[in-house]
Amino acid sequence: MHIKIKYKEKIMIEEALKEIHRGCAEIIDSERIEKLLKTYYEEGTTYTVKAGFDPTAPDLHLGHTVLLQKLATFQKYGGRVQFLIGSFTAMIGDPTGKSATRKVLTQEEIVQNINSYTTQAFKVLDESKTQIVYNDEWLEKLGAAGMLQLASNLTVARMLERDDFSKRYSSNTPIAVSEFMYPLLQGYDSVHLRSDIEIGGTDQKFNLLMGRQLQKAYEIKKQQAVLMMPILEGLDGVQKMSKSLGNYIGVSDEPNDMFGKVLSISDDLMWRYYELLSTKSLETIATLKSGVEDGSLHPKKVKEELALEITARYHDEAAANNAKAEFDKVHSKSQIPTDIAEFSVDGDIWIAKALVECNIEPSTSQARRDIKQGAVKINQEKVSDEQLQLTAGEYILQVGKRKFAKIKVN
RNA sequence: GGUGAGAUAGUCAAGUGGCCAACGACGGCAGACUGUAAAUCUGCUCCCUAUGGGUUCGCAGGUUCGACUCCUGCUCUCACCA
Repeated sequence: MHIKIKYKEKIMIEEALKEIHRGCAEIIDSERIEKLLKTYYEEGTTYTVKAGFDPTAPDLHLGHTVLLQKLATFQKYGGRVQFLIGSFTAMIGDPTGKSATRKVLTQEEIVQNINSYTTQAFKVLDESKTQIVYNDEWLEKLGAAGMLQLASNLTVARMLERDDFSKRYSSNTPIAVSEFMYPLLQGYDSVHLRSDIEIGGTDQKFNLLMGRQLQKAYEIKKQQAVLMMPILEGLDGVQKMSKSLGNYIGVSDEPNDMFGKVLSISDDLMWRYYELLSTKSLETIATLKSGVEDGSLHPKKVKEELALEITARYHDEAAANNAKAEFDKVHSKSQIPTDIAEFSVDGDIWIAKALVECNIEPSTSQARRDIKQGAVKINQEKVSDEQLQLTAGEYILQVGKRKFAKIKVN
């Protein structure tokens, strides 16, 4: 009997480790993680997993959820998440990956961002196993003396080893001294929270390791394990997913958009998304991949499945299926979408003006060019006359494949 | 503080008195081919009912028939020196 339980534990730990390792870029001190899992399964003791979020932008996208999903995995295997909001550090601005000093946020902006942040995060995380913490709570109290003590743990030389700093330094891009403090403060968070594990993107490596170093320096008798996730590429497949680059899928995107965006990624990128975003097992994914390779599975089908999964996660099953049906209707059968924005105007209107009026063209100049190129359709019929006047009636206007509007001319 | 270099469309980057709404590259949009994939080919990419007009090349003035190009001042960025 006793042996049987032992055996079961072992299986569980193995399974957990496998899930935890999935998609990871690098793990430092994975022995520690294994030990934590072992104590959890043997004694039921939970452990803490810290992840920091910089409330600089109010919207989460799938790039962020890579991290969140990993946190959720830990929650499944005994982890308690410390969802750290960098309310204090946001005032400095994380220098990571930035070629210039970052803009500092106001208190108001931060508070606003935090609210929308957490509601979105709980679409992935288990709320009952998550503790939201704000680092101004303890960093505020640190004071000048504490700050100096903290700073004594780091040499300038070591700081400059950091890739982004050294690049900026050698290219004479300014580095604010306060930016040097950022990794220290982030590391101090780990001291204060006594985190067992911290996870973050690969670009956070330096900061994450700082946590380990400081935990040692402050003698809290443990050093956090560090798990790094790769940075998710955006829709273009090259640059990292980010709002400012416009290549993102937002957690709060409408189902139709979300579905369509996933389907627009390249086949190569699809596997990346599968690995980092899907909850399908790695075996299943491997099967899909070989199916595509030997031609027994159509890549579009496989992509659709991914799109359904993701859309259903942030909305629900029904919405996802609707999105798919809608997509097929518009693109495969080239029919008109169900929901189109409606506009109405009084009196006859020139086609180019009408397109601008409906917000599907930015200017009449652009509208004319598109008409010339045959990109504009009225009621599914290509428009060839750029002087066309719309007289009373209802029309479905279309530009390219994606932009639709309904206009009513009175 | 001193000296020098620079600021051109979404980004990079040509243009150094008229041929400039401004070469080129990237990005973006559209068309063909497709699976709203990739690759490829083609066109477009400041605004205006347009074979024309208007507003643009850091900002403000000036010289000139004419300025992105020359002059003056200002703002900002970078480099070297201190």
